[in-house]
Amino acid sequence: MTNAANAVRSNRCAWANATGLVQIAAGLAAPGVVINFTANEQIFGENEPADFIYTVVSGATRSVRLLDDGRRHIGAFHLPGDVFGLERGEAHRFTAEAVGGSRIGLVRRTVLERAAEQDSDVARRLRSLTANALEDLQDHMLLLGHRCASQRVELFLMRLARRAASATVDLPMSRCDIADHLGLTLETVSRSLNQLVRDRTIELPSVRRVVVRPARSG
Amino acid sequence: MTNAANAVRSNRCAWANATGLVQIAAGLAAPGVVINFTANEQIFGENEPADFIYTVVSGATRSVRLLDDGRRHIGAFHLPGDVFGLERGEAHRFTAEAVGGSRIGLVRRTVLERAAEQDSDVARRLRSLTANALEDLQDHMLLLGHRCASQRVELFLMRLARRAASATVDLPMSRCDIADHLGLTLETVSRSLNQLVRDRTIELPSVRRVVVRPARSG
DNA sequence: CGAGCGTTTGAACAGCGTCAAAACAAGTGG
DNA sequence: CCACTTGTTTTGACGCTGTTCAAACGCTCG
Repeated sequence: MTNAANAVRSNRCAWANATGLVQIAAGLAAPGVVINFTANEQIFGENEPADFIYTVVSGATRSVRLLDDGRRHIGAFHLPGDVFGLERGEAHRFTAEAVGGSRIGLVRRTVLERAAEQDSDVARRLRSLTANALEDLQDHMLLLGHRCASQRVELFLMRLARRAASATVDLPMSRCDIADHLGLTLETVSRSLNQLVRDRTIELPSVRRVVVRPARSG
Repeated sequence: MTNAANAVRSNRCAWANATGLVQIAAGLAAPGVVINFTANEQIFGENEPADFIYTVVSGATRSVRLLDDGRRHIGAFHLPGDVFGLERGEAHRFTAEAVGGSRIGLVRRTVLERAAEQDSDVARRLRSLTANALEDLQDHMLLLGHRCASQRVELFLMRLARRAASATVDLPMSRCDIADHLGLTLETVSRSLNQLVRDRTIELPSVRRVVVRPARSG
């Protein structure tokens, strides 16, 4: 795949900026490959063999599950630097799709596992990675179980803002994506967003751009 | 603590039956200590230093978070063989309490970490433990985000039944505990349970005992 | 027996989902 | 440049599910 090889060569700085898997892979001889995905393109499917570990170089991805009744559940979004597709068993438990156009890095799972076996530092980073994911899920669980619609949306935006280290956030995902992640409908997400604007908790300069107001104290 | 020492001596078979941490600890020189807790007694508190790893020998525990508005969130229940209190950082992110009277095993965190550093097999088991927890949380997230009340209760009971490898389950926890775990109110849990009885999905021989009907096919 | 706790049940209410339509943005072709 | 298409977002009206508040019931233990 010449495309992927070109992507690697032309994108050194993205590799350097990314965290997590990239840093782990950087300690290995095999730095992996970068592939371009277009919007909504599938990266891997549920139940497919989990031979690779993935990292977001640029863009964003979503981990999706289709429910029996046709509804869609988004377990998580992955932003640049995030690692995904790290499974315990042999198969993926989610479908992964690109939210918008995205560059995704790949590392062979066996390579990573062998490295973890030999280098306790790689092993520790790997553990830290899953422990991090665990804590994120715990927080998200609390949100889903015990927060009303507008709080879910607000907390979601605040998490994105903290992640971006900026009050201004460009949303890569649609209202529908957000809804399926927060356990709401897209209509409720839209209403909640505009409610937050009325409350002066956020600003909405354009449909996909949000400015999170600093927690007002006074 | 003579109590704990007695507990260890008088309870060898519980140790042998338990999985996870116990098996990990069994490979070490220090098998840890077992302590008895009474119903609703606190095992450790949120934000307290996480110096120990815990395992349920008998009974059950819950991982609790108190919300700012006074409501309570139960992140997980832990049954015999389960490991809990395994944190990434220095402090616990949940309060842990005994649901009923429980025997809890302790292992020093530093001991476990040193063992993982040296023995890649212990490290792998540790990774498998957190990966397992991760998958459980992913399933629970789907439940909280995309299931109605009666489905949440039904799935919760089915998980318990599978765990017990028996259609009959003795619930260690109250309706309120279940509610705070499923993101419902205790009234809704009660109504859902009786709805499931009317649907002949479960039987309720006594308040704390449930018989899960096998998935009816026909 | 009565006290206290957990559970069940009922009735009124509110928040969110559903359905439907309008507003809006972005791209296409005339 | 405008008309048209397509997909996303917003807005409105209504109904249902789950919450809230309240009371009754059933345990267990003193």
